[in-house]
Amino acid sequence: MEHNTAINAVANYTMTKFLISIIGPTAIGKTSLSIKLAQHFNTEIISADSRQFYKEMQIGTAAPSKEELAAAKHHFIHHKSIKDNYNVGAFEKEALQCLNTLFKTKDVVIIVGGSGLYVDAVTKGLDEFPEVDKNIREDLNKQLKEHGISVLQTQLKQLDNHSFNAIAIDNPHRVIRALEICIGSGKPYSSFLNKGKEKRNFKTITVGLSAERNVIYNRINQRVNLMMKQGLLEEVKALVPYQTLNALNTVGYKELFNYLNGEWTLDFAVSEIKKNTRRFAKRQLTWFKKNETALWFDYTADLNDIIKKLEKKYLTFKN
RNA sequence: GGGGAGAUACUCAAGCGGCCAACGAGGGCAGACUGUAAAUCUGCUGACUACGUCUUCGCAGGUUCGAAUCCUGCUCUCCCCA
Repeated sequence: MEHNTAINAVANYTMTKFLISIIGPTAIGKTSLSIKLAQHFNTEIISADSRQFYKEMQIGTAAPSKEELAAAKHHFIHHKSIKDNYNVGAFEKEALQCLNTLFKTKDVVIIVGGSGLYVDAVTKGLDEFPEVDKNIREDLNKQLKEHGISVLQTQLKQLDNHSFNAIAIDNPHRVIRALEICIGSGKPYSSFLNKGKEKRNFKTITVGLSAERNVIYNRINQRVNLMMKQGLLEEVKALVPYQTLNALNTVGYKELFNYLNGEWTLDFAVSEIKKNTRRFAKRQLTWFKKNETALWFDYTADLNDIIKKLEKKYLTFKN
């Protein structure tokens, strides 16, 4: 309710507002660029990183340092606990509210994030789905564990044949999500799709940062080594009691839990972190590559060059 | 010096006369993804002028209509006895 009033307020603005979205694979330098741009445009940063939300996860998520946080105002960094129930839908609403507030005094705001879905949620919007009882998912997970995915597929075929044909039917998360909506709402999951997303009252300019694959991978390997030096193991140790929480099903954490549980050696766990981070970066690239309007830059690109191109794009939008 | 075991694609590892370009796993690559998203899932992985062709299973010969699979020699690795 409160966010509706905020949205209405912003709808009255006459000046076009711009959201600069910075995307790219992990460890490429998004945080650093976002801060420089925030300083240049005298504005603030919205983080769209699905793991930097959590205050208990600092080293392993490569969240901005105290110095970086002081260099530019950040939102959605460490604002939640791993014990909270948080998801893209909630993030979309909060981020939109935050943007509306910021746009009252700023013409430009920056969003930076490695989580493609979360970025898209803010820039493009998601359809509205009803909240459903958590127990439904728990029950579906139990069924999956006990009987396999086929029973879930059968249910989905009955409750929502359209989704049964449309979604990745081998993917348990997808099937369970569709099912929980069907069961929880009494209506097919597909009936909530494409109902007309909430219109954005700002334009998005996307800046992509990338590099050759081996450069990205080297940076990842170095970053993991650095995290270990910074005390990632201690951070993870403190989280052992919470290791089953979803937020901790995260690269850098799950591997060290395996070490701490005595299943892996430390060396192996660290090399698995590197491997899984590389794979994560590849998935990010696959997602971000679909963005056809992004302005792509090499990670070594000159800041002034980036700003120049941004402003050029900005002008084409304005006119 | 004598005896035994083994050499298979990037790695590990099946296959032991045709159904083998060769099971499986790892790794790699590519992709999907509207509330678990750093999650989850899928495909490809000898070469190519690709629903076909060509070259592969240590090397060189041989047997056979047909060999990664059988025989001979060679090279290398490992184990045991001297």
